[in-house]
Amino acid sequence: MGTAAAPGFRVAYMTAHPDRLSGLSIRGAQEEDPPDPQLMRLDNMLLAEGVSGPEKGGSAPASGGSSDNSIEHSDYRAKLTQIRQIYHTELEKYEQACNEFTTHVMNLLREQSRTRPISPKEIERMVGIIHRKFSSIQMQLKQSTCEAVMILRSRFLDARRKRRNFSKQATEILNEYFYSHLSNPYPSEEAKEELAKKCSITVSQVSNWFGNKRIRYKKNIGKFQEEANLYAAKTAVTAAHAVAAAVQNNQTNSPTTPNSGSSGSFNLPNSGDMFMNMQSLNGDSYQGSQVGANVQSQVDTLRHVISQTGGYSDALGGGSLYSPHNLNANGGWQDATTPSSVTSPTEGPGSVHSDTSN
DNA sequence: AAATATGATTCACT
DNA sequence: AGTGAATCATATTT
Repeated sequence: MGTAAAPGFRVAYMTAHPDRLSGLSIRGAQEEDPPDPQLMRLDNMLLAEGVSGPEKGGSAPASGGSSDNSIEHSDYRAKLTQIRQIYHTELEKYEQACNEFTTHVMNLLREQSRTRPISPKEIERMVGIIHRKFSSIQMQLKQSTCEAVMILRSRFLDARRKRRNFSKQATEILNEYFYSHLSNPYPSEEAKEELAKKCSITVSQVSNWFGNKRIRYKKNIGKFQEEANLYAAKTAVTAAHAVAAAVQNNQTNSPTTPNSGSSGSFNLPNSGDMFMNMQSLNGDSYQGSQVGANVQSQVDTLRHVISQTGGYSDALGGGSLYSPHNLNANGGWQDATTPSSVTSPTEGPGSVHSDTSN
């Protein structure tokens, strides 16, 4: 019973409270049906996993869909059938033994009944005891089977165990988005879908990627500098293009954004440094009402490049490390509640009070 | 083989 | 629900 269960899988099925209720009336139960929720759960699980269900039918047991796991799934099912075989044979064995033992005891009692009177109640009681014993054994069997199935599941169904790196292309796309939205790298649901589509991965994978990226980027920005510069430079050209276009004809037509061809729809709820970016770029009042979001997405990369050229070439702030973006020391992006504003050393005198009039 | 990178999961928090 | 942090388990690099 060692069952050093595979890590990362918690057995929620058996919380080990065998039986504390003593007032059980066993007479009705002729096979095995004490109203024990524990056993019910085990049974349910075994059924759900296709262990105790019908013989290996054609179709997969449950979870409609999920047809993509093909090769590895067969391996999984092979082991599952193995478990099921063991389970069934054991179960049968127990049942048989139970019956044999019961008849044996009955015979003994009958034999004794010649010498002394034995009430039928007594017989019934004996049978009940025997059945209880054996059903507890069955329960153990079911429990260990459940464990085996769980281990098997964790072995095969845990996606961590068959991790594959995304394609180079996919990471390109994701990184492009990340570094061009560095001031607010939280893609909306739609954006996630878009990215997922482009990268041919799922939306949750996109979410995972951004979650990992965010925290790892924040963890040590230094390691990601190169990458950031790379992607910033990569998109700088197009960004400059777009921004220039937007500034030039700030009245007619829409800024043809290269990426995200269709509807832009990256809504930026509150980008605190947006105004500053705008100002530093445009110099004067520019109301990016309609182009706001699109331009903003580019501004990040532009700013990165700008701050880089500014900070790198002549060590503006003394320290070579420039804090690339508004990651305030305390937390980071997430809705900087602290009104301490953006403390970016690279940008000289802050005091940016853009025209508050909308 | 050790170190690092990376995708996924879990848990707590909000 | 969505996220940050810690962690796991595998891939890749060194």
